[in-house]
Amino acid sequence: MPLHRKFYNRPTLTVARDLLGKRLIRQIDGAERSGIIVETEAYIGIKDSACHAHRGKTLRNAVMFGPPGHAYVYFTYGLHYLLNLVTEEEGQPAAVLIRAIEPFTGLDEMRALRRRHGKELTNGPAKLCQALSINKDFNGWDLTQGIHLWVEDFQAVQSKSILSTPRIGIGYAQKLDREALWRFLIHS
DNA sequence: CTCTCGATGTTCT
DNA sequence: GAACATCGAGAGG
Repeated sequence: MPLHRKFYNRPTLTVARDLLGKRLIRQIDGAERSGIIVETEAYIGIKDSACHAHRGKTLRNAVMFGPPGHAYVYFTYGLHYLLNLVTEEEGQPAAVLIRAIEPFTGLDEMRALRRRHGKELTNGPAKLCQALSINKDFNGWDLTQGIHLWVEDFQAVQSKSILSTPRIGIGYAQKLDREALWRFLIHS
């Protein structure tokens, strides 16, 4: 069962923490590839200078302004797709970036697509998109339908085992936003 | 292992 | 024209 829209319609930091331990699933022609979410980052609204919504609504970031429970997928560095899950009520632009998953099913297909193995399959935001064949066609995709791409409950993660740090790759943001502890990982 | 650097195309100034 | 929520190859230790 896919997570309900109510799961996403909450404060982004709460959703980012709660997504740890959930299972991200990609189904294509009956074949399933999935992984357990182990690293996330929160991007919260127009006041967050690291968030794409900081400079207002554009064609690229419009999905973040829409209802929660949809995918915000964008293309960057001329090479890579990144997957975000839209949070908070419609009109509040915010999302959680999925930075890493632990491969769970469909490993053979992931290895073939990535031309890598082991940790290198899905330990980065662009790597997991490649392993799960997520591209810009999924921008705006409704994750609550339970088809093609969705998230399911899997295992509870104790707050004790969650580590938080500053976000990665946002050197362009203001100091306060650069230092915010809005990256969450499962402490191995 | 660490560090540096180039790739590549869309978006925004 | 610059910047970019990254990755992987290659060089060096």
